[in-house]
Amino acid sequence: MDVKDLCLGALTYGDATGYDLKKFFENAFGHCFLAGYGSIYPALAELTAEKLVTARRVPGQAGPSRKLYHLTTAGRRQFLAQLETVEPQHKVKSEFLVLVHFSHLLPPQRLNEVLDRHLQEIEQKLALMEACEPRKARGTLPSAGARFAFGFGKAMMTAAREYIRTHRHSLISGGNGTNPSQKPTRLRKVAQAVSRNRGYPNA
Amino acid sequence: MDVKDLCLGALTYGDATGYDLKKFFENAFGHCFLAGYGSIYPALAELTAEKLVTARRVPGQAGPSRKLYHLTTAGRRQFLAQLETVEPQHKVKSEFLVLVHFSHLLPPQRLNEVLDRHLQEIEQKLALMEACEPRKARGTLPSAGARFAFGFGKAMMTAAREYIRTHRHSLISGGNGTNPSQKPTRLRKVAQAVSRNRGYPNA
DNA sequence: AGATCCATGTAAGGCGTTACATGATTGC
DNA sequence: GCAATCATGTAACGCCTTACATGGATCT
Repeated sequence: MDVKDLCLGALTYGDATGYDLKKFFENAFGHCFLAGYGSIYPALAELTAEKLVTARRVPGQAGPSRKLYHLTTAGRRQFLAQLETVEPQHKVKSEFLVLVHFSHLLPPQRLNEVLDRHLQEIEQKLALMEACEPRKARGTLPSAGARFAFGFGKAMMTAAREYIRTHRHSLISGGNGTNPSQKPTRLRKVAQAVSRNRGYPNA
Repeated sequence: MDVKDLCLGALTYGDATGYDLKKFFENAFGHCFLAGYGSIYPALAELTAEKLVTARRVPGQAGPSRKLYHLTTAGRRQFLAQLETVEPQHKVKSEFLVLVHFSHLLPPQRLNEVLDRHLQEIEQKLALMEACEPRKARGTLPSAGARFAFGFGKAMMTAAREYIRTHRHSLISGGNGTNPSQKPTRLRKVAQAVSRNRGYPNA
C-alpha cells in the first residue's frame, strides 16, 4: 500500500486536487500514514497514465489553475482489489524510544527536554484530531471505519501520554548522567536470550 | 537517527558481530526500530571506514568465520553527540488502519480476517517481549531506559488490543459490504475542515 | 505591503527493503 | 541426511524526503 493507493482511496470520497488530498491525508490519516506533495503529485501523474484517474483542468475560479482528479471505474475496481489483497502492516519507527532506551547516556536535562517535547507533540496531535473528529466537524466522514481508525489513534496517544506521565520518574531517579559504574552488559548474551524468533523476517 | 547510529548504540553494550546486532535489535527494539542484514552490514562497513568501530576477525571457533565489531572512543563520542542532537521522532505507518478506515468497502469476511490477524500479531509480539523482558531474562539489560522503552511498547500493544476488542463490533454491526446507499462525503470539505495545521511539515 | 494560503510540479538524493549468493555447523 | 542456525555480504530497486522553483489570491 503506497501513496498511489491512498490517493485512490481518498478519491472514493469525491473529486479533489493534489492539494486537497494532502490536507485530507493530514486530517484523516495524520496519525497513521503521512504523504507529502513530493509523493502525491507524481503518484497522481502515474495514476492518470494508468487511467485509474482522470484529470480535469479548472482554470478560472479563485486562485491559481487547479487540476481536479476523478476516480475512474477501473480505479475504483483496482482500489477494492488492493484492499482485499494487501497484507496490512503496522510499523512503528521511534527514535524517541531509542533515545529513551539509552537515557543512561544522556544528560538528565536533555532527557527531560525530550520527554516534555514528546508529551507536547502528543497533546498537539490529540488537539488536532479532536478538532476534525468525524462526528462533529463540518464535512463529516461518517463511516464506522473512519471513526474506528480515529479512535484507535486517540487511544494510542492517550495511552502513550499516560505511560510517560506515570513512568518518567523511574528514568530520573535511578542516578544516571555520566556515571559509568555499572557492570557492563554483554550484548551477545542479550542477543541470544530469546532464540527461535518467529515473527521477524530475515532480509 | 539511522541504522549506523543504532549499531553504535548497541556496541556500547559490548563487542558483537553483525549477526548479533540483528538479534539484539529484534529483542531490544523490535517494537520501535527494525533493521535487516541488508542495512546492518553496509552500516558496519561504513562505520569501520570512518573509524568509529574496529573489526576483528575471529576465524577458529565454532561456526563460520566471524567479525567482531568494537566501538572506538571516537565512535562512542559520536554516538553521545548524536543522542544530544537528533530530534526524536515517533512515526507510525499503518496500512492496517488505512484498511480499517475503508472497511465500508471491504467484504465483512476480509475485515474480520484483518482484525483477527492483527490481534494475533499483537499477541505474538507481546509474548516475545515477555520472553526477553529486561529484568528476568539471562543477559539482563538493567538500565531504567531499557525498561521504560520496553514498558512503553507493551503499554501500546495492550492498549491497541483492548481498543480492537472493545470496538470491533462497531465495524461489523453497521451494515456494510457492497452497499452504496450512503450520501457521498465531499472530500474537499473534509480536507478543509481544519485549516491552519501547525504540526505537519510541507515537503 | 507583507504574510499566509492556495496550487503545482521537478530533481536529486537518501535510506531501507528484497532478493540473491554462499557455506560451515549443529541437532534431530 | 535434512532442517535450522550461524554467518557475511552484494546489488537492484523502490519509495519517500528534501529542496528547489513559481506565482496568483486573500487577509491583516
